[in-house]
Amino acid sequence: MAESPIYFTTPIYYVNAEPHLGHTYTTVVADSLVRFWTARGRDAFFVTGTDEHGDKIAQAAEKAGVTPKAYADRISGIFRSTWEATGLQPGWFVRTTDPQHTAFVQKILHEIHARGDIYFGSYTGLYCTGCERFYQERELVNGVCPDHKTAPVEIAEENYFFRMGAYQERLLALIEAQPELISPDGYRREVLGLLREPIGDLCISRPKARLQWGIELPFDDRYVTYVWFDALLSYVSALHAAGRPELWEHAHHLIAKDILKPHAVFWPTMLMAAGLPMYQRLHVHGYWQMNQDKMSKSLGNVVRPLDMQARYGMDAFRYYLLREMSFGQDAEFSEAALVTRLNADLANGFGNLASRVLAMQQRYFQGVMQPRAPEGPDLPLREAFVTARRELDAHVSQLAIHRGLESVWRALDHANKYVTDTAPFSMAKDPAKKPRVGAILHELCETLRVTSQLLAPFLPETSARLIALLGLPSATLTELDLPWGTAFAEGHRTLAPEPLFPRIDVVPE
RNA sequence: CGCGGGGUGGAGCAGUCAGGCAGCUCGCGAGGCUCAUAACCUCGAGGUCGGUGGUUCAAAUCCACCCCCCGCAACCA
Repeated sequence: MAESPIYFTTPIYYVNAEPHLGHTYTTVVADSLVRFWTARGRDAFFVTGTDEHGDKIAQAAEKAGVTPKAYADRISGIFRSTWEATGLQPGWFVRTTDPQHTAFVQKILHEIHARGDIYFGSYTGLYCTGCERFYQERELVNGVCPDHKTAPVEIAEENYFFRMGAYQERLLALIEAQPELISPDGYRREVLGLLREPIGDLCISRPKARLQWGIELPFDDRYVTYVWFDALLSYVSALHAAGRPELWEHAHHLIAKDILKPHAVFWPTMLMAAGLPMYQRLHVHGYWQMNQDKMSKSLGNVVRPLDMQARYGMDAFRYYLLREMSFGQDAEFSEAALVTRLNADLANGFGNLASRVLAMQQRYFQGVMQPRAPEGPDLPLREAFVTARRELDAHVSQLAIHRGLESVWRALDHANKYVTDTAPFSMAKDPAKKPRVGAILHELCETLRVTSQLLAPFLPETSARLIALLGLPSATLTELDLPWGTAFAEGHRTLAPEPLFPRIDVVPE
């Protein structure tokens, strides 16, 4: 392929919580984009995984009476099995406790240290002995620790620091020279704002006296590294583990806005210090806002992907997430809105079209495909799908997946209108018009086939089912990009319809 | 002047970067069709695109100022 490979990452998820809506959204986007580019003939790959070190995990494990490793194994396993069960297919699942990752982090730390960009210094802060952690001024409630209600003491601690500030000018110049590096543009401006102030250096260690659950510094065994040097490097280490190190220079990171700073400031300066190529793009999305009233009743305010899958089907859940959120903006999550989308777009718009077409094909021709004879409205129908494909590609390339889906649905609307306008169900009563009826249904079967292919990255299960109902091999979905009108050989048979998306008539509370 | 996001018919939103008849879903009213998942199609009511001023042949879109709402501010996507 002429086009370069493309490598997507989700954040690696912290194992202090089980998979929720936010994790699922980013992972669904990554999965869909990989399927999309793969379908366009591009070498596409995505990595997700779990971030397992640190204070909170050590504490949670202690509370649960297990070792940190055992605790992390359990939650990490839940992430992995959840993605597997929901059909999200990362090319690699990285864990920060993987020996390969640990070794990679130590190698990079060693190199940066040897180059003089990591130094030993003193850190002064407000420390709560109960929590065994430092507090920021603003985190305190009336000057005391919110947990222990005691005043923290100011202590100095010796630690290692990364000379992040030394790379500030280079980073600023980079972002100004490559406006597309961080998108949407609002987040780029936010980063430029951050860079107007001195960014300072970054504390990257914790003494083992306070924290053992981490990766030991290769140059001082009294310390472990803390958070970002560990987590961010997983984006690269995962590729080494997966045997695809060459993909690094094609990296596109998908993140939510809360971790913008680490990804837009810490990470690029770390890459510069490590002498690694810069990532291609940082794509920042917004939050799903919850309406507490609605969610708290049935779900305890947590949206679990497996629950959504069980209740509505994974494709409907995927569709809702992709269609409802404008990437970069916040969106509101509600099951009522999900049901509306499911009924209006999936059941009535798409599913019903498949039902009526396959039913007529069955009723009038026992499923046997009739020859085409394009005339009048047939050409505009095909054009509608050509346009849909062009718009879908343009929008998805810019991560405007919601607009891409909207384009496909415009074509589906056209197809439903085509059925009404050409009225094959009326003509079928006149034997002389049977050939035209067959030709119309042939065009409509093509719309279903093309729709399956266009939507396969976003609705993989449904697309596969529809291709099967059309009597086509599953390879059609991914490998055969056939010109319109050539997919169905003479004598081809389609199957009887079955609902792709049952309507949901009970609106959730 | 901390940073960012938002304010578009009854509800929820897209469209703003690359200015050109104001679009989608739901809801409401009327009609059509009967192949289909009580689905589909047509027509209609409903908006001075938060406000004011400016640029332009042309502004929801660009510029300036103002009003209101919401997040964030070192580890929840």
